[in-house]
Amino acid sequence: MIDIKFLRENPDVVRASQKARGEDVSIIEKALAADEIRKSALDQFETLRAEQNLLSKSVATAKGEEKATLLESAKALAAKVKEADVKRTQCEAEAKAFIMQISNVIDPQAPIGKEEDFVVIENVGKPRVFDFEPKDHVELGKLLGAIDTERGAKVAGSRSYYLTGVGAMLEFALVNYAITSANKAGFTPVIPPVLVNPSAMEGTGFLGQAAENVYHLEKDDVYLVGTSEVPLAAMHMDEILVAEKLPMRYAGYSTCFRREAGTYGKDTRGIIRVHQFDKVEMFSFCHPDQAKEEHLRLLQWEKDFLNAMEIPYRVIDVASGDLGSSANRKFDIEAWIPTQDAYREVTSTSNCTEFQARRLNIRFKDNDATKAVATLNGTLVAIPRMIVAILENHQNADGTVNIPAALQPFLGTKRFELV
RNA sequence: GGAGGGCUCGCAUAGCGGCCGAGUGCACCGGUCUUGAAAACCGGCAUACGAAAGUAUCGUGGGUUCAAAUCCCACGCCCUCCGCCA
Repeated sequence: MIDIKFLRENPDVVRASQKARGEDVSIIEKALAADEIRKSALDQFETLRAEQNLLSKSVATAKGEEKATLLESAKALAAKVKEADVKRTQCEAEAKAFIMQISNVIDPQAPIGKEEDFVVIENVGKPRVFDFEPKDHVELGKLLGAIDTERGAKVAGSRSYYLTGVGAMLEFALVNYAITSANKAGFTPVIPPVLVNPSAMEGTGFLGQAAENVYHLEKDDVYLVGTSEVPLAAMHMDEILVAEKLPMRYAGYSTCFRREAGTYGKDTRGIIRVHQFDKVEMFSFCHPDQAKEEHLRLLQWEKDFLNAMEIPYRVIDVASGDLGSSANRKFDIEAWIPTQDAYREVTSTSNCTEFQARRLNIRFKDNDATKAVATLNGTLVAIPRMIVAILENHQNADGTVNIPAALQPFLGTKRFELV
């Protein structure tokens, strides 16, 4: 949710932001108009209410005939108050509905444009040149006894898979390495709930445009989270954080569930795009003035991870049209996937400034004022895509796979052998 | 799933339908006193919107009433017991 005051004072900035995102610009006039109506309805209600409170008090002390007369006018006033109250509630809901549709104001440094208009910030490492025909991760997964997509489909449908043997071991190693390094860096490790209530889902902004991608269990009215960003962000919902403790950093490990509606043709092979996967997510609550620096720090931790995995990658500055509605800037890291001859997204970090915290009502005391904190999130490791990157980049001609040095202590071996 | 009990300002509690935005104790902050501290004493101490007046908030939502922390209903959460269960 954007700051209504900011909107009132800087409608042009918000308008430009909406335009850059390719989103509805007219919503701004609607929101402002609705807000005016809201204010006057509120004012009317409050004036009437004040009158009623006063009158009610005089009823209490009045006696006999006087009381009867007062009661009569009080009754009439009560009806008017009720009417004004209904109207106020209505106007508030309408104003809020418009305001909620406005996305976060983009960072002026974010590239303007559509999905393909991202800017490459840097390339790290060089795509490996193979002196043999590299196999894709599905084939390697079979040879190593690591990934079984066929049985996954049999048991759970498309976009499902089993990680078996070294595949499962690799997940544990990745999670271990990620959590251990995050813990060292000062993150509090968290295993959050993945089944959350509507207010958590709503507050984090996943019931907007992203709604069709979340699983909803109707019978119990709970949602399966698509990322631990949801329970991590909602963790401090309705709280006032201690300023001295900021930034508060959490590393959440959880399973993520995604319906992947509308992606029928995309990435149907392998485990690049699946309905369920595990992920270690970084989440930070910080002072709004610190958000930009914090964002770069999250990016650095992501890079550190990729470097440790010895995988070539590039960092992109995501274009305005491809930002989530809560983010004002987003950096993606794309790992080189040899058999696709392309860089593919493996991690992503977003600066949500105060946008998400405002919705979730997460604040801190800044001197005397109570203000919304800034929230930021970033992937440390999303398991399946990392497995894809590792298997494909570190494969040998015979289908065995070399294990990056950083993971060796967790696996007790230097190479995955054929089964 | 069944039967009870409870949800009030950081914590613990008080609260008669109007005098309750709400008392008390503890904690906390400022001061007096003290060489310093403790104790004692004095003062302060919820949030949001608003320039202010004011309005709203006693788990949440509805209802009754001129008037609701207080009465009624629904829901949520916590606790105890029974059943089931990793």
